[in-house]
Amino acid sequence: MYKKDMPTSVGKQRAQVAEVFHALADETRLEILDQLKDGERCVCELTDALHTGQSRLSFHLKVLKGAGLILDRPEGRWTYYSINRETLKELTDCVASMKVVGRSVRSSTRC
Amino acid sequence: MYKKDMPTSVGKQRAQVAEVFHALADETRLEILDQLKDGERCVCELTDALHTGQSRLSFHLKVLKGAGLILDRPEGRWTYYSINRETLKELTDCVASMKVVGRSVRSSTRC
DNA sequence: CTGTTAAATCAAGAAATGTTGATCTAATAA
DNA sequence: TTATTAGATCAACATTTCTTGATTTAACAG
Repeated sequence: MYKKDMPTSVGKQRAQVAEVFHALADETRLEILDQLKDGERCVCELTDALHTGQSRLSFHLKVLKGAGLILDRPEGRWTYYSINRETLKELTDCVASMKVVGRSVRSSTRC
Repeated sequence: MYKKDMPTSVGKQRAQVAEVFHALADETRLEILDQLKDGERCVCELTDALHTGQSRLSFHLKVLKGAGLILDRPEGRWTYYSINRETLKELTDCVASMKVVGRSVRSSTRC
């Protein structure tokens, strides 16, 4: 049965969506994703490319990973990061669902 | 002529993109957008729907407007807010452009 | 005019985020 | 074993963002 409003699950969903958007709301993290566009990269390659400290980068990678936007593949001493296509697909659907349904009809009568 | 890296313009673009994502990185603001999906709403309608204070809502509306995600239409004593389809379209393109180009090929040789 | 109302703005405090350098851990090389 | 190195984590501090209640502005209504 369909429910008009299910606070918990809807809330959880919204929190997750907000987490993904938050991960994208930072120039450094957008640059990281840009670097990962043409294949996986290890942290040292990214520090070189972004001209930044290892600790700082590690922090941002953690945020992106927490949001599910990137995947890590540890290999010996190194860790390779890559874009998580699945989350990006979900994000596309999410943005699509934000689009106005009707024609911005003034349905309000309250004011 | 195409330039590999144009720090200023690319940086500006990235800052704007980050601003839009930041505006979306909040549950309250996502809920506002959800309310606006089926047409424009004035602030008092939104305060009722979200069960929150006027000042708080005004703050979030300003963030959304600053990012270009919503438009306002003042009419007498009231202000009607609506979704800005254009920014949403740009956002779709932006997310699409994040997608991996190749097949996540391991092109790195540095590590 | 005076009173009321919608909504923006402000100021102060609280909470969340980001930065930096230091430390820790695990893998590897000598 | 000891020394290195990649990368995660921690602690302290700085910065940003959010919340709250009070104030302000402008549009009406009486």
